Amino acid sequence: MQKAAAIPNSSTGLIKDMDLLVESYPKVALTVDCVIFGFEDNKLKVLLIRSDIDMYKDEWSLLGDFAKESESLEEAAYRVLRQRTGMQNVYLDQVHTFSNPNRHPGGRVITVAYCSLLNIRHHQLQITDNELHWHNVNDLDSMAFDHLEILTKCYSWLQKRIQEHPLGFNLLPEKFSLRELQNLYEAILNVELDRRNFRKKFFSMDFLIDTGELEEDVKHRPGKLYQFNFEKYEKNKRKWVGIDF
Amino acid sequence: MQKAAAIPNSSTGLIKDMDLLVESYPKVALTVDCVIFGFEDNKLKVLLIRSDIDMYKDEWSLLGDFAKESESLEEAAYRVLRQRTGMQNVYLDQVHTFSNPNRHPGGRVITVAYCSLLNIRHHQLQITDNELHWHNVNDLDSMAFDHLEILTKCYSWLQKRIQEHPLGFNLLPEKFSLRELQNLYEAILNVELDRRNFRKKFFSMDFLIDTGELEEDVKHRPGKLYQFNFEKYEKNKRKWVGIDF
DNA sequence: GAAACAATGTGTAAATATTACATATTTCAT
DNA sequence: ATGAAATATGTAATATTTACACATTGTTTC
Repeated sequence: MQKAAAIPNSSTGLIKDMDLLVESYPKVALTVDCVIFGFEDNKLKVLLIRSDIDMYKDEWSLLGDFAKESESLEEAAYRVLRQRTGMQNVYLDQVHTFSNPNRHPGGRVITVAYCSLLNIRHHQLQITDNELHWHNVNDLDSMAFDHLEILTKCYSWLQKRIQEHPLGFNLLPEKFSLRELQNLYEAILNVELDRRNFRKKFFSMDFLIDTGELEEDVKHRPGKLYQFNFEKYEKNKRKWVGIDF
Repeated sequence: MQKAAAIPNSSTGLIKDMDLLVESYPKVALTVDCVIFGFEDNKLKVLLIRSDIDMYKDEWSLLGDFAKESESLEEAAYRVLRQRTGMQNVYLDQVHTFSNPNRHPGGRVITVAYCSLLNIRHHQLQITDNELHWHNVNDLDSMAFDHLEILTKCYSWLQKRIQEHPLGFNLLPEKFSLRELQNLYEAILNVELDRRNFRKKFFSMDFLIDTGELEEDVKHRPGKLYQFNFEKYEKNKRKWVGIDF
C-alpha cells in the first residue's frame, strides 16, 4: 500500500500534507540497546542477556528492545532498564546510533546505543535466571549482531567521560572508601594510579563528603567512608569541566 | 497488512524467523540532518535552507533528507553534503539522535544529527539560489522543527571537540596565518585568547608546516602562512589527546 | 600483649603546563 | 623617512601534575 509523495502547493511551492510526505519514504525498525555497566570484584562488568535469536544462540547480546510507537528513545532505554534490572533513576546517556544496513539479519533495524551505570548491589539480579549475566568487559571477544562494536564504543566513551565527569559514583555504593574509588578508575581506565595523587585530585574537586564512618569487615586498617556530593557537582560542573554539553 | 509476531521455536525457545520478528514492530521514518559549519568574516556560520514546509514557511532549516532503503546514515549524510554543497571528502561526525515523538508534524520521524566542517571558499554556493544561505551561528534564535535544538547541540559539541582535536583546520583555507587560526578559535569558543600563548600552544603541538609564504593583500605587516600536517596529526593524535574514540 | 604486617593517611620537592605580560620587528601608508 | 599597525618572540609568575617517603592505625600472629 504505497502512498503518493506529498505534492507541493502549486502557487507557493510549499509542502502542505506532511503525512503524505513522511509516508512516501522508507521506514525502518528502531531499537535501543543499553550498555549497562557495573563494578564488582574490582572489575568493570557489563550486563548481557543470552541471545534469543537462533543464529546467535551461543552468543550474548546487549539489553535492548524495539521502540514503541510514541515513546522517545530515551524513554525506551529507561523502560528497558526498568524491565530488565528493576531499577529506576539510573544514570543513562545516549552514545551513538548504529545504522549499517546489514547489521540485523531480519532486515533494516537501526539501533541507538545508551550507556548506563548502576550499582550491582542495588540491583537484585535473579541469579536463578541464567539468561542474564554480568560479564567482565575485558573478557569479551564475540557477541551477537554488532553488539561487540557497540560495547567497544560505549566503553571508549566511558573511559573518556569518566575523566571529565565523576560518573564513577554511579557504580559505587552510597558510601565508599577512597581505595574503592581508585580501584574503579583503575579498572575502567586500565592503568595504575598513584594513591597520593589520586587522593589529592579528588579532594581538590571538593565533592566528597566525609561520613565520619569507617570501613568494616576489612582485613587491615579500615579506610574512611565518603559520600558523593551530587548537589555540589550539579552546581559546579560547568566550572571545572570547561565547555561541555 | 499486519504480520504475526515471530514464533519462537517450540523446542529451543529461540526465534527463527527474523523477518517476522522485525516486521511485527512499529517502524519509523528516518532522516539525517547535517549541521554544516563554515567560517567567514571572522564569524562562525552554518549553512541553512529555506524550509519547504508550509507550516514553517518563514523559518530556516538544516540540510537533511530521508535515509534511503539500504544506505547507512553516514552515507546518507555524505549524500546530503554532496548534493547540497557539491563537496566531497568533507569532515563529518555523528553527534546525536533526536527522537521526540512530536518533533515532526508529519508523524514519527527520527533524525540523526551530523556535524560537518567545510571551507566556504571551496564550496561554490549558488548565491543566485536564495534557498540556501550561510547564517551567523550566534544570530539564530528560531528555526523550523527542533532544528535550533539540534544546532545548539552540535555547536556545543564543536566547542568541546575543537579543544581536543584540531578540527578547525577543516574550516580554513589550505594555507592560513596564525591570526586566522586564532580568529577561528575565538569565534567558535566566544572568548578572547592571548596571541602569544595561542601561538606557543599550537607550535608545541607541532603540526603546523611553515610554507615559507606570506599573506598577500593585507593592510599591514603580512603574517607567515602555514599548512596543517594532517599526516602527523593522524599518527600522533592518541598521544596528545588522551583516551578517546 | 608485643611485634610484625598491611593497609590508610599525609607532605614535599621537582617537573611540567598555563597564564600574564613587554618589547622588538616587519611591512604598509603617508 | 616616519608613523601606524600588525606580526614575532621571550620571560617571569602561577598553577597543575608527577614522583616519591614516611608516619599512623588497626589486624594478625606468636
